[in-house]
Amino acid sequence: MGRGKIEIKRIENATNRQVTYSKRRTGIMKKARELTVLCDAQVAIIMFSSTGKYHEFCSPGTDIKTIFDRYQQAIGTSLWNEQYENMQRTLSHLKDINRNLRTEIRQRMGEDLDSLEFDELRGLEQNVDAALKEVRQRKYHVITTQTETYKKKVKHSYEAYKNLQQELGMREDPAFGFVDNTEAGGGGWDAGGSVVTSLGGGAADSMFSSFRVVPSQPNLHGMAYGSHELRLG
Amino acid sequence: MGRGKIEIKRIENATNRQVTYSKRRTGIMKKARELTVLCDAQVAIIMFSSTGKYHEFCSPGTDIKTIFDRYQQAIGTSLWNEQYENMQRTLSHLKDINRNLRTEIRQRMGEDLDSLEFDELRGLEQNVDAALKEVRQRKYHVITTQTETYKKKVKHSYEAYKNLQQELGMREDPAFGFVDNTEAGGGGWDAGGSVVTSLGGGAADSMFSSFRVVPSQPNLHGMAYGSHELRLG
DNA sequence: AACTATTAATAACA
DNA sequence: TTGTTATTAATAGTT
Repeated sequence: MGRGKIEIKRIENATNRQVTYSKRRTGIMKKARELTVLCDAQVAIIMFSSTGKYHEFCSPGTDIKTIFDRYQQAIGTSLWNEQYENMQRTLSHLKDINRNLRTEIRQRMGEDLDSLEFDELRGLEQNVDAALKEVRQRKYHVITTQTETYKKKVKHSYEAYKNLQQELGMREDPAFGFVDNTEAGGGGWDAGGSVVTSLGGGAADSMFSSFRVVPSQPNLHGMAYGSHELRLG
Repeated sequence: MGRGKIEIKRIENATNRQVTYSKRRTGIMKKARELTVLCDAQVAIIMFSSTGKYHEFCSPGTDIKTIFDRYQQAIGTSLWNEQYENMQRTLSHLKDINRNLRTEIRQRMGEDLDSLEFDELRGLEQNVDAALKEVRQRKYHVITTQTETYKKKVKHSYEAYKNLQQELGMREDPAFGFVDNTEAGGGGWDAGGSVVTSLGGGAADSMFSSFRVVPSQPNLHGMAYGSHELRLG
């Protein structure tokens, strides 16, 4: 349908090929549009030229995704099944792992022990026992560190106070109107220091008694020590 | 291009519409094939007639999925983004949960405690302490139960032995050639029973000393008590 | 991009 | 359905 019949084979001249692509593409799009209207059909076309440019056609009133979903339904299998199923597998694998992790946690909390064999139970006991020692050690370490910090603060405060007092005494300037309420060498500050120091020893358990006391019920999810969000969506 | 010009609008006669659909569809497919060959292009077409029948065309040397993947890449966004991203979200959510569960387990094992506040640490200690008590209690319960079972077995065995012995004595049949190696009323069996009984008391810890001893290193993943597969795929 | 001689597609009909 | 054909539509080569 032109000035001469042509053989249907690749057009070697690149320019010619490009022109023909453009013209025939327009023709196909028009045909597709006509088919859509005349026959009440749904058509989706995707085209890539040899230069990589893409063009699409889609019947009005729908979209590529809809047509392809329908297509996949028609042929009875998702084209992206493989990827999709891979994800599904990964997902259920993760869920399995999560379930196992939760089981381990529950067993570490002393729940659901019925399913454990005796040697497993024994291993768990040893492990929890060791963990408890670690936690206690860490707790005492934190207490010690905090105590040291407080002691230093107290010491610095006291020295600052002493320096000020001394400076005041050296100036001997009554214009300051300073009321001397120190009884004996800054004893008040010292007393504060000694309180903290005493706590560094064995009374650590009650040091933070004003903190919220965590009930030792074995459900850790959402308990005070753990800030993790453990809910499954 | 027929016996008369037609207006491009829906063909009301269903038969006519079906015929036209069939003919024009063939035409488009042919055009698409020609475009593919002439211009070295890639074309994918999906069509649904008004009666629901589907037809497709795809350039040889490729397939619908490939063309659509390329198309999605070209427009820069996945058409199935919503589903895909939903799964991605679920996936990363699960991974988050997983990470948190692992963190909790590690902390319950006495690891990674640096990030815990003091009150969290205190809660953890209480919790692990309570768990340890639960585990110990369960362990002793298992030991007791097993001991009871053994005792019963021993008792039954002994009674069976006694019955056999008695039966043998009553028959007074030397044809059996039975060698009497019982010193005093089945004392051997009784001794065995008393050993087990003694273990029911306080020596429980050493009862299973021949079992594999689980090293109390704090990495539970793959340790003896837990048979969970915790690796992440 | 237009033009147009020619081929190709197809609407109506059989 | 499928085939035929008069007619319109598409387009190859040219300007």
